[in-house]
Amino acid sequence: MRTHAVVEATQVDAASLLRGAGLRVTKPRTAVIVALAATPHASADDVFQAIAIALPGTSRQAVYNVLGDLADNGLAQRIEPAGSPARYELRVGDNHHHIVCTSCGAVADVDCAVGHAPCLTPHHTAGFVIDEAEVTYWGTCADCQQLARVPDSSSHASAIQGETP
Amino acid sequence: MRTHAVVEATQVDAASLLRGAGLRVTKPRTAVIVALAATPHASADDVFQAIAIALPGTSRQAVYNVLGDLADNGLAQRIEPAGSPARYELRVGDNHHHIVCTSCGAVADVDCAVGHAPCLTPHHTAGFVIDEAEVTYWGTCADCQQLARVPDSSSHASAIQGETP
DNA sequence: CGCATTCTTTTGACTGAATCAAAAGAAGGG
DNA sequence: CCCTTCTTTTGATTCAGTCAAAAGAATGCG
Ligand SMILES: [Mn+2]
Ligand SMILES: [Mn+2]
Ligand SMILES: [Zn+2]
Ligand SMILES: [Zn+2]
Repeated sequence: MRTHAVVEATQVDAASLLRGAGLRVTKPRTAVIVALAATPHASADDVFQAIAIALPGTSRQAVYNVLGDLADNGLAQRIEPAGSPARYELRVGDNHHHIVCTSCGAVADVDCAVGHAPCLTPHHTAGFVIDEAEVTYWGTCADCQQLARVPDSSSHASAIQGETP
Repeated sequence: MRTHAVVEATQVDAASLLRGAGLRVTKPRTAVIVALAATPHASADDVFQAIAIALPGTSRQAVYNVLGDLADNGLAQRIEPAGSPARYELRVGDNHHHIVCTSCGAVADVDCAVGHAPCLTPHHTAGFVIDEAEVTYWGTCADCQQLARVPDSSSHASAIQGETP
């Protein structure tokens, strides 16, 4: 993997994503997209911290604005697992679902169990017209299973990433 | 329906529910249980307001305490739909799901699509051990469909209840 | 019943996450 | 290069909930 090429490609991609959605290309927006590409399911604060390195001085409010704009324009998706601040990802439009670790909050992707949105149809809709079915699985991530086995030490570092190998 | 009998039965029931869980029987707890029985999917604030009538002077903190205690002891379930404060209900242990109106926030119950928890099994669990599958349907409630048809007036009264007929 | 222990509730301060609004700054079209 | 419009910054503010100490009530027991 040519890391440099990957990063550069990502930035180019960010610009065209933004333009494609009719949004101006700005440094905070590019930086947020790059950060989300590197770390799916990041919270606003995670993004803020990631960006502090690449683009110091960026305000927290700018991160909220950008994330909101991305979500409003279909460039990012927001998920809000119970007990966690909102998290964002660039993977949109494929109706995938999430597993959340009840122990450390780690989030991983789960491909849709059935097919396409809404991927589940309840029998009784109580008069509602359904647009979407959101599935959240709750469980224990591999790291926390490990920690439970070795009844040891302090809380481990936060695991925001998806795709636990 | 003998309203008086129903209410009384509910209060009696509240006391035995509490005792059964090893919790002391107090007025705030009884009142919260009665309120939840009358209004499933109520928020802490909804409960606070409902109780203000039956038991004036009850603190907001007491409502939070009671709801937390009920949830911790399996007497109530907490759901946290995105964009809404937590909601509570006495219907526990049957792994049912929810439809939330994206327009007004109304919540209704949906029986589990498959059977018992976890009612859905993803193919790839990314190393997680799954305890539970939570399904949230998003859509438009009957009232809001109606309002959309008649492109009229102001926002309608809040609909907290489940079971839109 | 009356008392002691333990659990609850009240009060009031405080936090995290997010939003609002006004002023300053940058992007992009001409 | 400049003007308009959109973004970002700054700082205040809200909402939902938590924390902690002191006061009050429920249960168990003599
Ligand atoms: Mn995802
Ligand atoms: Mn329910
Ligand atoms: Zn974990
Ligand atoms: Zn509605």
